[in-house]
Amino acid sequence: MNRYPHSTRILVALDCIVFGFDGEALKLLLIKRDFEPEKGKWSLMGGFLEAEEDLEVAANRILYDLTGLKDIYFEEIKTFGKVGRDPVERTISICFFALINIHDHNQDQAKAQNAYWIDLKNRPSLIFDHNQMVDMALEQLRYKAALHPIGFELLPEKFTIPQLQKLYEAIYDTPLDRRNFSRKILSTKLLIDTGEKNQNSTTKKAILYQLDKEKYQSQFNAFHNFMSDAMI
Amino acid sequence: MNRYPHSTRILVALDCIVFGFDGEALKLLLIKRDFEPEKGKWSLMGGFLEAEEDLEVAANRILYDLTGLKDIYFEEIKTFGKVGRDPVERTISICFFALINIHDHNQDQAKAQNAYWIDLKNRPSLIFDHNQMVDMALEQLRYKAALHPIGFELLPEKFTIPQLQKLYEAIYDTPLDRRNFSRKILSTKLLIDTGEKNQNSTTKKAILYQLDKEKYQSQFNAFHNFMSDAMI
DNA sequence: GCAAAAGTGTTGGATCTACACCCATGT
DNA sequence: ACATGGGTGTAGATCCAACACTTTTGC
Repeated sequence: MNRYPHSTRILVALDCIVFGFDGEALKLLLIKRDFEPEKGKWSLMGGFLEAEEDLEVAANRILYDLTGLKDIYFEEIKTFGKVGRDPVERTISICFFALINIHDHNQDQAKAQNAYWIDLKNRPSLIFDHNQMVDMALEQLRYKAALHPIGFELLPEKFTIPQLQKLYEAIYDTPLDRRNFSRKILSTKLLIDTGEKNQNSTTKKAILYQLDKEKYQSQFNAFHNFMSDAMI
Repeated sequence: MNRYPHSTRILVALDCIVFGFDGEALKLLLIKRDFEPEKGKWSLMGGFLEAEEDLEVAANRILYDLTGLKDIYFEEIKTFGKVGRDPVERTISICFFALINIHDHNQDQAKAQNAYWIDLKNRPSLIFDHNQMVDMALEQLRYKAALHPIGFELLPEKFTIPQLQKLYEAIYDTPLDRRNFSRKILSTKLLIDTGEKNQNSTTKKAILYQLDKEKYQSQFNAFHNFMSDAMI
């Protein structure tokens, strides 16, 4: 079984920062722990890598248990491996963030995990090194969203440009010029006009767009310029 | 000892892609294995995370064993965790890349590890998933070097702009315009004119610059534009 | 008709690219 | 003097930021 006999086997955890957007503020899906250790405190959703499980599979499993969703956008941030980071036992944690449409996920599944959407700005202190993980996740999200069309993952299938702008304003916590933002987004040619309008508006109804999935795939790694230099 | 009783402990390796630059081509420091498994084949330098060792410490240890250098620039790429990736035993590998000045390192130490500098373009096939790791490392290097002043790590303390240009041309495998490159680099104000000139030139001697370490630190995360869009 | 939100146009400044010319050095 | 490589300048195009006006809708 142990064929590298002189090496130590270590617990491998995965911890996930799930971002959501409710139209106004950026939110995190956090767990109010009703289990040990640190019962009663807040933490990220996580789990252990199993013996016969691919890493990607484990990440998907954890996200599915939390949200009931499959094929979620997620991205590895880094692996946390300080010796004392988990006081119970030496554990390294592969940390990643996920972006979901806040209205899409399975509320029952979240409730079963004791998970709640918490405003990023009012988040409670988390256990272990999870605060640091959230900080890095936000940094990474800001970095990535400034250059790549990643924000759409947080919105419903059909969305308006003003909604997208509010999202970017929430991510970077800064106001943006409506006209320049719109031009910038449309110049990417990533959006298709659905012909429909947003009916939930009391004033002028905005155009509903959807992603051009093909262009999205092919242009994903090209550099865009969604956020000149406001970030980090 | 095992206080999360129902979870599996797994071997955690670190594998490192060491990039170097000899003035002409980008090189990798690769190991000709004289140990099992896969004795006689080429691989990356790696090692196992020890029970009481921080992850960063382990990365530094592995780099030190290979090069004799401390405080090397390195960056995590991602963790590889497919079940069968190491045929001997389930092992996840935290993969990172490092940038060193090729003339700085301790040759004896490298020789003791059976390590050789191999031209990136002519690299042999590597064991396990190490080829994939190198591919990702190069991708990451290209990505990062286009936006952040990371290339300097591959050059000696004092260097000329033409040398830096050759480095960028090697990284992106593309020719660059001398005049625009020079202007772009100088506009960052990251370089200090040492007043000296490169004596190893048979024609006009180029100005030797060195990094303004303070500006380098403070501007590191700002976006530069070293490579418009040639990358990836 | 008015307030609130959404769509679109313009302009000046900055930046980028594609060029050409001059200087320093060793032969 | 000439070949080679290094330093710098310029012009046109493109991109970006800052700004104003018009349209749609519900009251």
